[in-house]
Parts: sequence; C-alpha cells; structure tokens
Amino acid sequence: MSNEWDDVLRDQGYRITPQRQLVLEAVNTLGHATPEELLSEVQKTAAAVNLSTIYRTLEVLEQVGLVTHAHIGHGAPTYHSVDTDAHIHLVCDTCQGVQSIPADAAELFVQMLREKVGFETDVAHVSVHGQCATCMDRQKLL
Amino acid sequence: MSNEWDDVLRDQGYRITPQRQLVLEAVNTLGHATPEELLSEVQKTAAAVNLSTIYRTLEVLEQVGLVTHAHIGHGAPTYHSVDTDAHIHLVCDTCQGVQSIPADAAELFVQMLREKVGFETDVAHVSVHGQCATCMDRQKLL
DNA sequence: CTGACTGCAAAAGGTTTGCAAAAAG
DNA sequence: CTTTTTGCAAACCTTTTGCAGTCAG
Repeated sequence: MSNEWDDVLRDQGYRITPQRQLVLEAVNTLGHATPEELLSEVQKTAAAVNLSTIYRTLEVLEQVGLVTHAHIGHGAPTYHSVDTDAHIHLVCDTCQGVQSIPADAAELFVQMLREKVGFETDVAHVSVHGQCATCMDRQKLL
Repeated sequence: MSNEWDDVLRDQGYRITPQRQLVLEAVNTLGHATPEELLSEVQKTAAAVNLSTIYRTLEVLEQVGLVTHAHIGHGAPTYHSVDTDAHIHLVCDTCQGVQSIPADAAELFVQMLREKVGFETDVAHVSVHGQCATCMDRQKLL
C-alpha cells in the first residue's frame, strides 16, 4: 500500500489534478478549515478555481481517506488532514471557541462503545459541546 | 422557582402564545425533531403557523431552558424536550442511522474533561460519529 | 394602549447539479 | 482518443431578517 497522496488517488482510480493537489496542500496548511476558507487559500495560487471544485475535491479526498471533516458549530464543517494527530473538538456553546484535545483522551469511552454497542467511533469527527473553563468562570462572577 | 412551562416563560419576561405552546407540545410529542418536522406537527393544529415562527420559538424555548438541540448529521439540528432523559446520539456515517444511549455512559469521560481541562460538557448536545454495528458487519462481508 | 410576537416575502448562507469545455492518462 | 474533471450558472435547502399588522398583558 502506497502512502503518497497521488498514489492513494491513482490507486482508487482517480486522476491527479492541480486542483486536488492544491486543496490537499491547503488542508494541510490551514489545519482546520471550512470549504470557503480552503477556496481562499487555493485561490492565492490559482485564482480561477471554483467553490464547487473545492466541494467535489473534498468529497474525493475524503473518500480515499486523505482528509476528514468534523462538524463544529451550526455553520460549515471544517476539514483536516488525516496526517494530523487525531483530535477531539471541544466546542464552547457560550463563546463559540474551539479547543482541541488528543483523541486518546476518549480511549476508554471509545472502547466502551465498541464493547457495549458495537459502535466504532470516528474520534476525530466527534464534537463535544459544552462550556469552556473561561466561560464557566465568567458565569460565576454574575 | 416555578416548573410549569408557561411560568418559565413568563418569569423570563416572555409572553405566552398559542404558537409557543404548540411548538413545545410538538417537541414533546415527537421526541427528536427538526424544525421542518415540528412545523408539520404544529400545522396539524394550526395551519397558518410559519416556519420562521418555529425557528424563533425554538430559540426562545431553548433560551429559557425548555428544549435543547443537538447536531446529528450534516443536515438540520434536532430538538428535544429537556424533560426527556439526557442521551447521547451515536450517528452512523455510513447508514446515517442514529441510536441513543444514556448520557451517563459518558460519565467518566465527562469527569475527565472537567478535571483536566475545566470543560463542562453538555452531554445531551454531544453527537458521536462513527459506524454502527450493522454497517461494520456489512463492511466485513465485502 | 404598547411592546412583544407573528406571518409573509425576500435575502442570506452553504451545498449541489447540469452542462459544455478542458485536461489527464 | 476516451473518460474524468473542471468552471460556470442556476437550483436547492435551511435559516435569518425587515417590515407591517396582530395580539398578549
């Protein structure tokens, strides 16, 4: 099994295009990014690239396992490289802030779900909602 | 502190309207429901009610703590009554199915987040993505 | 009465689709 | 050359907003 991004695509019957390369690079560069943000990043290099290409490309890249997305607030999903260490998003419903913690922090929970329910959790896709430490403190002052 | 739905609203300076009553009833009746689904339910009784009223009403009901919502797939959020037992949604990214498990299954995880990161998790709002037992099995057959 | 609430229509945000032209292999 | 991929424009779906009329208190 090959590991280079272009081989991964080829192996699954997809073609290699500048757009796909640029989107993948943008995902790696930005770390967390919405389709719209990826478009801006890509357009720094190739201004003619279209938003719908971003969507279609992300779909392909996700299918072959090069990127994943997570739903963070109400808005657009954010995409990340699969290379990046898997992480869980903690979303504060008060300040809308997002912090990440290592995925293995949920190891026990994931294991429990696997054993009890047979559910295989995609940890990186999980968003945990609640209230962050800062907003908790601020609330106590009231 | 009063517990009746109408007192809860009044106490926070909101008015009691038929629309608010109907939406709250619909949330209780349906258990899990998207705004669109709530509209249909409400319109069984009052056909003139508008979708934007549903949205505005849900916002109010959520603010006063009578309902919550959770983000389940890519699509619309689903609302539930706060009376209902808190539960966690397990969303299968393959078949889009949703199953619920009791919130206290995540007790340890929640506690860990509280201690290590100071993050107070809103368990009912959590959506856990992954692959359900059925789809795991089906995949093995290929 | 008066301000909060609603219905309607239009706008906004995010995503998808059909099609003809361009590019990959 | 053949088939995939792209750009463009339009469609679509969900949610939000402005406004004038209506209703709760």
